[in-house]
Amino acid sequence: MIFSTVLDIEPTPAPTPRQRRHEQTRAEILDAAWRLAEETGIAGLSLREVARVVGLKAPSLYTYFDSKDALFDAMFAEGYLQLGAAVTEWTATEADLEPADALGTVIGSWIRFCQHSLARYQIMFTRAIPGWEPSAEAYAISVREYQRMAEALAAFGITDPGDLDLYTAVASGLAAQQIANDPTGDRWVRLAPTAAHMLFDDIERRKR
Amino acid sequence: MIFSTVLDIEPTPAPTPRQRRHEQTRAEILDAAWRLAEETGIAGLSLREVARVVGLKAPSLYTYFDSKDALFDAMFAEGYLQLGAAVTEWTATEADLEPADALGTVIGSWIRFCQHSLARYQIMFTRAIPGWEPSAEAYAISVREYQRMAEALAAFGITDPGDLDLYTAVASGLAAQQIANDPTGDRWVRLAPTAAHMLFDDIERRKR
DNA sequence: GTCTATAGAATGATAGAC
DNA sequence: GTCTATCATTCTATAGAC
Repeated sequence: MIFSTVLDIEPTPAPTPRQRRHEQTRAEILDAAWRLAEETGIAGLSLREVARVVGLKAPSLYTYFDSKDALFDAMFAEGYLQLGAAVTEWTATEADLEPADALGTVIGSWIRFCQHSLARYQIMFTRAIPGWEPSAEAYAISVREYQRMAEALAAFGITDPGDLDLYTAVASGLAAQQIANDPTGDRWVRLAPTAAHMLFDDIERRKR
Repeated sequence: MIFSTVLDIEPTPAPTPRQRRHEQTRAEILDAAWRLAEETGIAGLSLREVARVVGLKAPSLYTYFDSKDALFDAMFAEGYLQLGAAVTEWTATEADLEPADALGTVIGSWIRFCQHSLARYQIMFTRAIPGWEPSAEAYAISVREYQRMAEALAAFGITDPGDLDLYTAVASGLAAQQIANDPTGDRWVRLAPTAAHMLFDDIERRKR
């Protein structure tokens, strides 16, 4: 899925071949940026390197992105759109489970989502890039996708703001530990069911 | 407390005045580095800026640190030594509380510790510096201080490795959310007692 | 759209005088 | 120990030819 068409709200007119090529190159640049950021960390990303991987010279990137910050912006937004798509998928596949067990699979999937790309995790959830923060437009996308996730959690009885904060802390903490201390393993993924039951039971108990 | 004397294992001979001045300047450099990293993020730290704050020129820093990485190493080790000292303090002041309540104060203090310095948090717990990782010596200090923390948690019945991993996930998750989303407030600090009881009760229940 | 050339700035680090 | 001078590199970004 191509970033800038996703952002369009008005019905898009059929793209010309020129526009198609433009979007495709843009997508290739983004893809190269993700792969490089995976190796160097998001803060170590270099436009020259991105250009080299795509087979362009650095100045040519400016045809597709106004600045390095704009590239970061596109990556940030893309990460949150991927999260939204993943949440939709998770909540569709928990049909016949007990709520606490279903929450366990959601948390496990969440950890895997974070683990899948260190660069994506860094740009979405940490402040790893000195001097950069998302633009208002990109930030709005993150807020929207967060809300979507919050709505999905309501199905598990997690509606109280404090409970939501507790949930995000537990889920993000599991992911952070997994990434920092066992980046290729499942040491904290395995704890997802236990954590889910612990959270679920505690919330239920406090409701009574 | 001055860093390099802490690292000495052999009984230290009385320092000459020259050595004292050297250690003092070294400490001033570290202090300046912390303050600057607080503003720019640890990854944005610049040796020229550090030198400027201390009142030296950049090359003079190399009398006190062999390289920028060595400065990072000293900051990393200092952070873990501060954590060790803080843990000792926390565990000494929980005398007359119920275990679950005492655990709540420990978690709250932990979040405050992380919140107190973003730079310290970044260098200790995230991989925010592209291309840098702690030396073997500095890493050994972090392992030792972690073990000290693990021993302190045994007093709360947290001894099972999985329970320890769950604890670190919850505690670090609360801190991460606090820093990322409410850096100057207490939105997740307030959840520390709830989280502590949730953890404590769950661990106790699973033991039976 | 892509390129070469380059501006302009910052960085970590070293050589060598004092 | 501290300095000046400088190296060598890297970086984002722009100007302008093609």
